[in-house]
Amino acid sequence: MPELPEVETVVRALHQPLVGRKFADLTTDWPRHFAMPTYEEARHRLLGQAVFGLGRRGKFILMHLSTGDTLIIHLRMSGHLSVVDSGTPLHKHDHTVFRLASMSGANRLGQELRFRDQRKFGRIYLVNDPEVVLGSLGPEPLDAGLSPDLFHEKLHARKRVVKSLLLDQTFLAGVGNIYADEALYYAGINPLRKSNTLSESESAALLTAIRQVLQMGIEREGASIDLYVKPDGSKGDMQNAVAVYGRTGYPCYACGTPIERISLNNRGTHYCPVCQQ
DNA sequence: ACCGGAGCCTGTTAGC
DNA sequence: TGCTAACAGGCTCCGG
Repeated sequence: MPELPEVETVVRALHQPLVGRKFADLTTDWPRHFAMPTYEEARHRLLGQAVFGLGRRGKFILMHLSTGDTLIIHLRMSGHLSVVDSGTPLHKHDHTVFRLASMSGANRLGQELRFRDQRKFGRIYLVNDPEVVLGSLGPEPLDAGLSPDLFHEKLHARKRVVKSLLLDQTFLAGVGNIYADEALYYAGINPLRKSNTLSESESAALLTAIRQVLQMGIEREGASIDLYVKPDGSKGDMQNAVAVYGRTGYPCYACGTPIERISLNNRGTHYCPVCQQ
């Protein structure tokens, strides 16, 4: 499931094939991909606009357009983006297709950006003010502006189960189920702890661990655990470096105790009952 | 403020 | 073997 490192990997991969390109058409067989505005409005508004930059905020992919609009895509559970030649056979779950204008010269004729989405949870926004979509997001975990002191304060301002907080995008943007479990493991913190009970050193350790696992995820180009693959179709490598996620019953690498799995917020939560207190 | 549950989806897997 | 039911999970909305 795409989280910050997976989304970052996608953004980096799409930069080269998309920047400088202009949208020539937009088609969909799943109009509900379009959260804001409707598909019809988005199509009219998008045609002719060029991409001049790509970015990421939390798990959202941002495409900065020539008119000042921003095309925003959220992959949710199963979204996949790739730029391919128009002749490439459509995949069963390619639901929304952005045709790119042909460019003079080179082999950049007849390409399109395809949004594949098996579970149809993905969402597309086309807005002038990105804050309408991104305004409620918490800070970027890799932003140096988020200091250990500030993070500790934020944790103590709430009295929630710490893992639930990490998954709350209004608290911190970009962490999902896999990286939350991994970070709590490396910080030695039980996922059920209340956020306001963490000591200063535990908060600092948690922030450090979050940054380390996200950085590792980016370096390894994402975790191909469920449906995620890179835009070119190849797998990431982070699934080979997880310590607890999906390792239910297998020994903890530190102490040998079997990793436990519990359900929290209807989501699998993996942890070492000995190392994480 | 916080929590739990339903709903959105479909492919996979467990169970009979 | 062939069927159905349960399950997974990011996010939003609703009720308590």
